[in-house]
Amino acid sequence: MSDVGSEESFLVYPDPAPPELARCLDLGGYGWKAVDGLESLQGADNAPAWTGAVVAADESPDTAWSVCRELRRGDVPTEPLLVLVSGNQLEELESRAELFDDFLITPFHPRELEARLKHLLWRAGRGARPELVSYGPIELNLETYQAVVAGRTLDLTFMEYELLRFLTSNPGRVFTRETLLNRVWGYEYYGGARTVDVHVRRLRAKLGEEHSNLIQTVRSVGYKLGQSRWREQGADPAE
Amino acid sequence: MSDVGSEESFLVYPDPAPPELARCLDLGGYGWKAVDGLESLQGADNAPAWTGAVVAADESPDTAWSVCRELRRGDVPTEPLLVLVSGNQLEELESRAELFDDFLITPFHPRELEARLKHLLWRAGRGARPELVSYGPIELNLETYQAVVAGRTLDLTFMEYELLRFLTSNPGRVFTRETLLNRVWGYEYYGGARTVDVHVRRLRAKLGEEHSNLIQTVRSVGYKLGQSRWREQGADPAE
DNA sequence: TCGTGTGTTAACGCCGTGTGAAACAAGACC
DNA sequence: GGTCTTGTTTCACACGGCGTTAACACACGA
Repeated sequence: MSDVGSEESFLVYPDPAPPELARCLDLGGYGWKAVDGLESLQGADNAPAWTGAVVAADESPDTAWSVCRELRRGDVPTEPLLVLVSGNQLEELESRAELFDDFLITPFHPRELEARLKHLLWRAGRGARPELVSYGPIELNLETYQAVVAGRTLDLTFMEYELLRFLTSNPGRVFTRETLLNRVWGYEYYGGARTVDVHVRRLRAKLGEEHSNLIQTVRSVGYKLGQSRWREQGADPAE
Repeated sequence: MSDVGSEESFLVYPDPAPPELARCLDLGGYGWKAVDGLESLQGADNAPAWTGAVVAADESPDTAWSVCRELRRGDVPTEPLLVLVSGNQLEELESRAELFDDFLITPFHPRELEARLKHLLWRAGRGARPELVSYGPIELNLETYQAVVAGRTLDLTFMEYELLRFLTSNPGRVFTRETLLNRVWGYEYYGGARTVDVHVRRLRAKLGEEHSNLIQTVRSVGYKLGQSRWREQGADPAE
C-alpha cells in the first residue's frame, strides 16, 4: 500500500472501493484497505492498522449496515466511522445513529470528504496528521519544530531549521547561495554569501559525522541535500 | 420565531437568520432564537433554553467564529454546535476544529440539515462529551474552570486559563504569538505581541518552578506546551 | 475607593546570526 | 610535479534581534 509508516489508514467497504473514494483517499495521502466483509479480518487480527473506517452504504445498504454493526462490536468500537449514503437514505440514518460517527452524501465533493475525515480524526483525539517532511534519516515535524535524524532529536536554531526544512523539501536539487538566501532568508541580499556556508557547516556539525554528508556541496554551484530521486539507483558513472 | 413544538431549541447566528435555515428549523419543529452576538445573552442568562447552536459562517466568517468561540467558552461549552460554511471555506475548518461539532456546506439540502441536527442531538444525549483536558501533570476541568497541576489547584485568571487550555489542547505544537492572539484572545491584533509573553510569564510563575518548563519558548517562532508525542523518546544520548 | 485583571512600555541580558579572514582543498595551467 | 587560481571550510568575534522581567497604566467590579 503506502510507504510512510506514521500515517492514518482507513478500512473501506466494499472491496472494489468506489473509484471516487479511492482516488480521494489516495490524493489525501491516506492509507486504506478495501474489504467486502469482516470475516477476512477476523482471520488475521494481528495488526489492526486502520485508525478509522469509511463505509459506502449507497449501493448495498443492508450489508453495509451489517459491516458497520460488526465494526462497532469490534475491539475498538469507537473508531471514527464515516458512512456514504445517497440523498434518499437520509431518513434511515436516524434509526441507525449508533452505527456511524458522521455521514457524507453521494455524490460528494472530494474536499468535503477530506474535511470530514480530518474532523473525525481530530475528534478521535489523534488530532490531524502532523505535517511531516522527511528524507532518508531526516524527519521534520513542521508543527513542533522538531528535527530528528536517525531517531536522534536535534537541537536546531531557527535558521538552521529553516534551511534544513527547505533543503529537505526539495531533496536532490541543487540551490545556489543566492537562491537559498532568497528562499530561506527571504529577502534580497547582496554580499555575504558566506552566510550560507556557515549555516551549512553548523547544520552538518549538528547532523553528526555519519550524516553530515547528507548536505553535499556542488562545487562552484551551491548545495543540495541527498541524491535526486531521478535515476536514484541508476548509479551515475561519475559517482 | 417558532411555537415550540418540541423541547429542542437552537441558538442561531446571525440575527436575521438565513431564510432557508429558518424555514427548515420551523418545518422540523425546532424552536430557535436568532442573535447577532452574545452580549444580549449575557444580560439575561436566566434560562439558557437552547440545547444547541447553528452558526452560519458563510457570510461574515470572522464574527461567526467569534460567536463560536464565545459559545465554547460559555457555561455549557460543549453543546452541539453546527456551522454552515461555503464550499471554499473547507480549508479553514481544520484550524478551528475545536469550535464546532459538525459542519454543513451551503447551499444545503433541508433533509441533510435535519439529519445532521438529529445526529448531533442523539450524540449529545449520550453524553459523549470530553469535559477534561489534560497533559502530563496538568488537568483542566472545562466545566468548573479549575486547573490542577500535580494535584495542586491553581488560581488562574480568565485569560491565563484560556491560554493554558489552548496550549494543553494542542500539546507539543508551536504557535506564533499572532496565532495565539487570534485563537485565544480571538480578535485581529496589531502591535503588542508582548502581551503573549507577559501572560506566558505569569502562567509559568503560577505553574511553579518545577513545572514552569512545561511551556517552552521556541526562539523566533513562539511558544509550545510540553513535548510532542511524536518521537518523544528521542532523548539526546549525549545527555 | 481599593483590589484585581489585563495590556503596554522600557530596560536588560543572552544567544542566534552575520561577517571577515585565515586555513584548506580542488583543479587548471605551465 | 609545482604553482597559481578558484572556491570551500573553519574559526573567532561583534552586533543586534529576541525573550525575559519588572514596573506602570487602564478598565472594571466590589
